[in-house]
Amino acid sequence: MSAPEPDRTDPPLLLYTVKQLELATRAHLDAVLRPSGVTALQYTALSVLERRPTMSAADLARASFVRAQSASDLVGALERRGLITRKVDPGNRRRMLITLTDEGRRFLAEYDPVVEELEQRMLRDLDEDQRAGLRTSLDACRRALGTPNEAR
Amino acid sequence: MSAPEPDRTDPPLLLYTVKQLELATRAHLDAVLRPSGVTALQYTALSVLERRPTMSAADLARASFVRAQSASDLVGALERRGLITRKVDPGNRRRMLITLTDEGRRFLAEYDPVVEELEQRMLRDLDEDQRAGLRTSLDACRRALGTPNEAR
DNA sequence: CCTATATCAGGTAAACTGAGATGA
DNA sequence: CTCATCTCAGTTAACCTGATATAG
Repeated sequence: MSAPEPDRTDPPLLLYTVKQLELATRAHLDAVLRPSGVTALQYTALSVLERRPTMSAADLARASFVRAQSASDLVGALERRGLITRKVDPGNRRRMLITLTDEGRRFLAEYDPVVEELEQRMLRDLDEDQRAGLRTSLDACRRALGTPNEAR
Repeated sequence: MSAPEPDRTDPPLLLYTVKQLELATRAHLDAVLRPSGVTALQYTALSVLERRPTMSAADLARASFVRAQSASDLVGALERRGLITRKVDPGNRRRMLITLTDEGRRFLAEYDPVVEELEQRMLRDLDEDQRAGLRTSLDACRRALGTPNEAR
C-alpha cells in the first residue's frame, strides 16, 4: 500500500492522550479506594457534592455528561451507603436535594489527603506555570465541547 | 470548623478536570460513532493499532491500564466485526499478533476525518503553543503515574 | 518450575433505552 | 399541555477475579 516504514511518528490525537491519562488516574484511584468499597466514580461525585452543597441528581447528571437515570443509580448507591441523604427541595417539590451526611464528610476527610497525594504525584514534573496552563487548557477544551446539555 | 462561607472557591482537582474532559469527549465520540455500531473504546483501540501495526492483546492491555482479560474481550469484539485479524507470532507462538483488515482500514478512513473534526473543535480556543503545552503536560502526568504495569 | 499469554466462566458497576408517575 | 425530575425495569459494554491451557 502506502506505508512502507513500519513505525509511525505522527503524534496521537489529544483526545486519545486525555483518555490515556484518565485511564491511568482511574486505575490508581480505584486501587487507593478499593479498601473503602467506594468506586472512583462515587468518590468524584462525593467531592463534587462537597464543593457544591445543594445539588439534585439531575444537576449531577448535567455536570457529568450522563443521563438522569445513571446519576440516579449513583446517588442511590451513595445513599444506601449512608454517605449522603436527600430531601425534597422546599422551593421545588419535584427536586431531591442531596447533602453529605456526617459519615460522608468523615469519608472525605479520610480519603481527601490520599487523593491529594495522587494529584501531587501526577503533577510531580510540572512547575506552577505549567499546572496553571494545564488547568486553563483543560477548561477551554471542556467549554469548546459544549455544555453537557448540548452533547446528546 | 474552618469553612464559614458557604460557597467554595478553591479550584477542583486536576484529576477531576481531566475526568470531566474525558467524559465530554466520550459523549461526543459515542454520538459520532453510534451509527457505525463501534464504541468509543473500540475506535480508540483501532486507532492505536493503526499507529502500531503489530501488537498483541497483552500489549494493548498494558497500553490501556486494563487487565489482559478486558483487552481480550475488546479484541474479540473487533475480530467478530471483521475489523482486525489475529495470527500467531512466528517468533513467539503464545502471542497473537493483531492486524487491521481492509475493512478495518476502510472504517478508519471513513471515521478518522470526523474524529479529527471533533479534535479540532475541542482545541478551538487554544493556540499552537497552548496545544503543544497541553500535550507535553498530559504526557508528563501520564509518565508520573507510572507505566501501566506499576499501576496494579 | 516459573512467567507470560490467551481464554473461559462468572460477577459487578455504570452506562444506555424505554416507560411511567408527579410536580411546576 | 408541556417540561423537568425522579424512578423502575431491562440491556449492554467494559471492567473485574479466578481458573486453566500452553509456550518460552
